[in-house]
Amino acid sequence: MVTIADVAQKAGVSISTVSYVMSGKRAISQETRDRVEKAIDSLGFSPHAGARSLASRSTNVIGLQAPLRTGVDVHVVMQIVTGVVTQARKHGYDILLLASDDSKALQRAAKGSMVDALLVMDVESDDPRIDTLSGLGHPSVLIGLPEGRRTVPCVDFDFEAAGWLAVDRLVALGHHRIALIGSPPEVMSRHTSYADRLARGFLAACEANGVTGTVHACPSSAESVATVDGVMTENPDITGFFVHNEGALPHVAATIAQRGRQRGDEPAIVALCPDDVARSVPGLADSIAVPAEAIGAAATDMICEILSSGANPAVRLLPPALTGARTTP
Amino acid sequence: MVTIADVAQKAGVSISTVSYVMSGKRAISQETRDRVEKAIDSLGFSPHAGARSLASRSTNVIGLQAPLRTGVDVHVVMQIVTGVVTQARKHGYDILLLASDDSKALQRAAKGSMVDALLVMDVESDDPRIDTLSGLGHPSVLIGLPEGRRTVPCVDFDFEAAGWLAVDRLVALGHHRIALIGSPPEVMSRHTSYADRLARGFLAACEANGVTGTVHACPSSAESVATVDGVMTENPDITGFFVHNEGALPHVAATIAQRGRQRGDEPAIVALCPDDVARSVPGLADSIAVPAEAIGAAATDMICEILSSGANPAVRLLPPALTGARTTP
DNA sequence: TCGAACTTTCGAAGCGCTTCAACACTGAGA
DNA sequence: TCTCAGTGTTGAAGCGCTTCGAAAGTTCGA
Repeated sequence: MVTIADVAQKAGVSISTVSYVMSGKRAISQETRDRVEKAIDSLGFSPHAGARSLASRSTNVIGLQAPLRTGVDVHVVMQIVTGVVTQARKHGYDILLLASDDSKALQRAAKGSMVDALLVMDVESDDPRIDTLSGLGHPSVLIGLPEGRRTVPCVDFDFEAAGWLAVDRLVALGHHRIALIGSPPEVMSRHTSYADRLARGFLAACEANGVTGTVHACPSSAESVATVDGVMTENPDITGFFVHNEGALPHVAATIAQRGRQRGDEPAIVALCPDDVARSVPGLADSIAVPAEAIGAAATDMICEILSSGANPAVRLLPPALTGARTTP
Repeated sequence: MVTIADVAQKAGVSISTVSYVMSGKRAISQETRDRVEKAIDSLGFSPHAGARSLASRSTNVIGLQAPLRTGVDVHVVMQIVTGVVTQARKHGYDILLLASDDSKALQRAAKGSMVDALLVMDVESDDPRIDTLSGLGHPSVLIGLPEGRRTVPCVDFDFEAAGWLAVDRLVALGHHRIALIGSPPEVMSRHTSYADRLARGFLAACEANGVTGTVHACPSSAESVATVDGVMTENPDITGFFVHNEGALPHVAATIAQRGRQRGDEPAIVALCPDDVARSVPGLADSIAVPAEAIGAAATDMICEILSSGANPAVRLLPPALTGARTTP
C-alpha cells in the first residue's frame, strides 16, 4: 500500500505539505504543488479513507436508507437512488446503502461514524425514524413530506400541485367528470403522504374548476382492470382520467381505451409517472413526469449544503410539469 | 462522542480488554465480560468505523457496483441489490454503492481502502472491469457469467438450464412448435451472456425433444405487441411460448391470448421472470422464477467466504425451477 | 541595515482503535 | 517448595492521515 509518507519522500517534501496539496487548505507554491502531484500520480496514491475519517472526523459518506422491498414503484425508487448517487459523487461523497429501514440502521451508521449525514426515503407521517434522526445530531434530509412537526428538512415532488395541473389539463381538454385512479388500497388507507396530497390537490382543483371529481384506489397488478371496469360502469359519465399508479398504468390505459371505444366516446388519460414509463404507454392525452432522479439530486444537494454551510433549510417541493402527449391511441 | 476509553474507564478495565470483549479474539472471564458489556450498553458506545479500519486494516464494507440506469429489468436489479444488502448485513458487512459503472469507481473504492471486497453486477463478456478486478488484489465476485478467461468468481442464474426446463414443460403440455420471445434486439445483438445462454439451452432442448423452436428478439415496451403479432402471423403453427422479457410480458401475454382466441386454439406461455411479476400476469401456463434475491445473497455469501477463508471458488449457477401455474386465462 | 509582515514549509501531536509482547496470577506436577 | 503451563489482563506501539503552531525564508518600508 502506498501511503502519504511515500508520496512525501518521493516529492522531497514533508507529509503535511502533501496533505495540504490534496486538501488545498493552505497555500502551497505552484512548484511544490506540481512536484507533489506528479508523485501522487506516479505512485498511484489514494489516501486511506479510514485514516482520513479518523483524523478529520468526517467520512465523505452519506448514508441512504432506501425501501428495498420490491413494491409499487421500483422505477421511481431506482431513479431517486440514481439521482442521489450521481449527485453525491459530484459533491465528493459516496453512498452507504443501509440494510434495513428501521431506526437501528440509522443509529448504527451515525454512531459508528460511518457517515457524515443521512438521507431517508419513503417516510410516513408519524415515522419513528424522524425522532431518531433529530436526536442523532447528524445532518439529515427526508425524501418525502411527512405531516406534523417538521424537525427534519424534506425534499419531495409537489403532488398537490400535480393534482391541480392534471385537472386543469383535463378540463382544458373539455372534460367535466373526472376520476383519479390512484395508488393501491393499502397505500390509500395508510394515508401515505403523497397519495393524500395528490388527492387534496385533485379535489380542490375540481371544485375550483366547477367539475365533479372522484378518487379511486386501484391495485397495481392486472386486477386493476376490474377496478377500472367497475368505475367506468358505475360512472359512465367519467371521461377524464388522471392515473397515478405506475404498475397498473398499462392495464388501466388499455382498459379505458377499450371501454371508450365500446361506448363510442373518447376518454382522455393524464398519467403521473416517470417520463420513460409514460413514453412506453400508448394513448395518453398527456402526462406529468415524476422527476424522480431530480428529487434524488435535490435531496443530495440539500444535504451537502447543510454539511458545508451549516444552513438548515426546511422543505423543498419540486414543481410538476406537463410533458405533452407522446402517442396517439 | 463515546470512545473505547470511556467504556474502559467505566468498566474499570483497560482499553485492550474492551477491545477483546468486542472482538472475542482472546479469552475474557465471564465476570469482566459482563461488566464491559454493561458499560458499552449504558454508554451507548459504538466503535468508530474509521479508527477500526485503520487499525485492523479491514473495513467490513463491500463495494457494490449496480447498473443504476433504468433499464429493462429494474425489478431484477432491485431484488438482487436487496439480496446483497440483506445477506451482507447478516455477515456483518455494509454495502457501499458505487457511483458509476466503470473501472475507475472500482479502483477508487479499493485503493482508498473504502471496501474489503467488490461485487460487480451486469458484467458483459469482454468487460474491461474484469481485468481491473483481477489486478486490484481485492476479493471480488461477479454477478453474471462472462465468457472467456475466468479470472474472477461468478454467481448467476442457470439460464441454459432454464431454457431446457421451459421446453420440457411446453413439450409435456403437448406443444410441437415453440418460440422463445426474448430480450430486446439491442440486448440480443450485443450477445449478452444471459440471452445467449438462454437461447442455447432453449434450442438444444428443442432439438433433443424433436420439436421446432425459434428465437425472437422483442422490444420491452408496448411495441412488443406488434412483434408478437408478426411472429404469430408468420408462424401460425406456434402454440408454445417461452417469454423472457419482463417489460413486455403483460403485453405479450395479452396479445398471445387474444390471437389464440381469434384463431381458436390454446397457446401456452411459460414465463421467465421474478415470481411476483409472474403472479401479476394472468394466463400463464407456468413460469420459471428468476431467483433474483437469492442470486444477490449467493454472491454475497461467496464473497464473505472468500474474505474469511481465502478460498477461491469459481462459478456458481443457481438452478431454475418451475413455480406452477398461478392463474388461468 | 533592521525588523515587521508575509509566504511557504515542516514537525509533532493526536484521532480511536487493534494487537503484540509481556505481566500477574492460579494450580498442578515434581 | 519451586517450576511450568495456562488463563486473564494490561501497556504501549502503531495504523495513515489532518492540522496546529512554529520555523525558515522572502519582501519591503523606514
